Amino acid sequence: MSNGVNAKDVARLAGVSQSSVSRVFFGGASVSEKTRQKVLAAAEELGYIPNEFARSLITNKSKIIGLVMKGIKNPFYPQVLKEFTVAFKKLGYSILFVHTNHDEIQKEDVKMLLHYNVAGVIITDAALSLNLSEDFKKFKIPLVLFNRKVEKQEFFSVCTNNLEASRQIAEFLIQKGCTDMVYISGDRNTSTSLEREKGFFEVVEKHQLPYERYDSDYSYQGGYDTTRLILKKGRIPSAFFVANDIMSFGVLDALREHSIEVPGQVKVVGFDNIDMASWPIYNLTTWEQPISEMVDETVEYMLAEIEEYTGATGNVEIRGKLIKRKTT
Amino acid sequence: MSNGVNAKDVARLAGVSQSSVSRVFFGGASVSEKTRQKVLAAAEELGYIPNEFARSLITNKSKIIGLVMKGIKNPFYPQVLKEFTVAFKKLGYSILFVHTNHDEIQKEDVKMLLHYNVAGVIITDAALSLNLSEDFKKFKIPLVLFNRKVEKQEFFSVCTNNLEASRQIAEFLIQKGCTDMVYISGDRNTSTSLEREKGFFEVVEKHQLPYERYDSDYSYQGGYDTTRLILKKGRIPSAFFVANDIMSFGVLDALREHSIEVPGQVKVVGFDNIDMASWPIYNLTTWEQPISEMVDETVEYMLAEIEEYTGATGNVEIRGKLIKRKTT
DNA sequence: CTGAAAGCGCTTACAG
DNA sequence: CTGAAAGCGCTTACAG
Repeated sequence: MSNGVNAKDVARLAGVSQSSVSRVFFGGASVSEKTRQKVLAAAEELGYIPNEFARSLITNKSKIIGLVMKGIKNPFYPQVLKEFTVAFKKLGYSILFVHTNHDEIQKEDVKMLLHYNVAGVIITDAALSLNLSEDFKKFKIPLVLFNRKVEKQEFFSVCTNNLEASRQIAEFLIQKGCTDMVYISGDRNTSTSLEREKGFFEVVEKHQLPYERYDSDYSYQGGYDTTRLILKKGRIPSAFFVANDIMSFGVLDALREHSIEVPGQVKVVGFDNIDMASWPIYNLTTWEQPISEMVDETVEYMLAEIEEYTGATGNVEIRGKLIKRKTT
Repeated sequence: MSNGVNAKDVARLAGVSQSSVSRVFFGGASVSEKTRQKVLAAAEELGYIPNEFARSLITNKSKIIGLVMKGIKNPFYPQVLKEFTVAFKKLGYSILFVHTNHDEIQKEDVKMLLHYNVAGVIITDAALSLNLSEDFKKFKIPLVLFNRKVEKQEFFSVCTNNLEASRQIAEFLIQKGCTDMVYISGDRNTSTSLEREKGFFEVVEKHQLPYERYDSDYSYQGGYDTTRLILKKGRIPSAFFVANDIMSFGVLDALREHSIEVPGQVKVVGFDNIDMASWPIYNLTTWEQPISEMVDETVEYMLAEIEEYTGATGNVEIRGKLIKRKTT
């Protein structure tokens, strides 16, 4: 008896058929104004709420979007979660949240999503195997990689223009007089870190300047430890380009501990422009990822694919911009 | 046709009835080992996935927990979200994530949850009206307020021992020689902020020491602005007790900007013990909220109520502990 | 242990 | 525009 009252009850009270009740609530069907009023009044009186399960069962479409997320500790992602939730809610969709510990999501991570016959799936901060993606293709479930992409364009992905961004960051630092630069990478099996590295070094090489790469992991601790390691060697580069903001904070804190002046002795540029980047203590120069636009683009694709599945792939890039603050 | 293959297909291939297929997958029923094997083999071959909607429709129970969250910008909450997701997943439950902008959640926030006939609802960082809670009661949906409670115990709530915590914090600061203290509150319509205030001042008063309260909003900016305001008055208290960590960082940054030494001139104590509290730049003394235990307690209640609804109310408090770091 | 059948609450051709 | 009926994919008494 679901939550007590069903369409039949409403129909009885309104003196119409169950079909009419359904037509009023499902929309798109023709109902006389008189019937509509009777039904709505009866529904109001009884506190009728259509059962979404029954609806999904018969339409074979759910109004649930699966959102798979790994890096919840990076404030960038909660923000993304929030924006997706708000955007989809307006469209009548709910978010089924899945947390994964895996860089490449596993069958077990998405099993539930298939059980619920989700309308679409968004994966952030993680990749997935072609193998697993077959399941989605088979069931015609649209899929978007958010802030990740895959070499061969087997998926639809939405990112910021990482390559161009890191090129601009390099140009900017060089113009500021930096000659000796370090890139601190995120997880090197993520497309975002690799692209940022590529664009950055491309320009640095073009200018025939020395550079070095240190591998880290997108975490505060990673940025902090890596910087201490570098300083231990007695080496102070003229600039750090760091693969995300949260690592940059670790870098800045390590520099502060060694009383190295920023931006006097070293300049630091991050990536993401999370809220904390504007905190006075950090005041970090960084690349703004336009989350809202990236979300909008994702939602638009999703909706189109839900409407009519094509399985279209491709990498969409949304232009971000350099936010200049006090670390450069 | 859901995701292509249903129980009937499996039954046909396995040479058994659909009922048997159901018995194998739903569990709790007696099936011969031979039948089970035949069914599992057929299911494997066809890639059968039971349709959760049909299941929920007939059992009138969903395996979905609604999680309503407001303060996603405070890193405490993403952590809570993650732990709930992991804990419930182990039990076969999925998380339907709802974001609200309201201090007191609204009908529209939870409408979807009723549509999906959720097995239970957890509300974090927000309150709800008695009015709205009637809906949950009516549908016998168990409800937990997480990290919030309501005066008259109309709900089941899980918190840390805020009152005792803030008393201990006061004792600790007094013992450290602080004589003139300030409490920076969070939103004053939240039980957590009020309890922390109450316990703290209770002890301070007992010692007949002067104190002052400044109202803020649980945000970094709030802590920062409030502290600047206080300093502008030319006043430097001997300690700040701040209603949460993220505000404490604002406090510390404002103090740093004014070159006020911590803990030399002023001591600062936060609340939550989020990851950032241990960052070397902050190294904040704070009260650890035992998230995992709070989550476990919530899950346990939920499960019991799902099993057999009683609508039991009450406030459960989980002991946290003082984490002493460099700001005291 | 197993199968045939009813039924969960809906949507949607089909007639009228 | 409207109603009667079929059916979505399951679970679960009911018989055997």
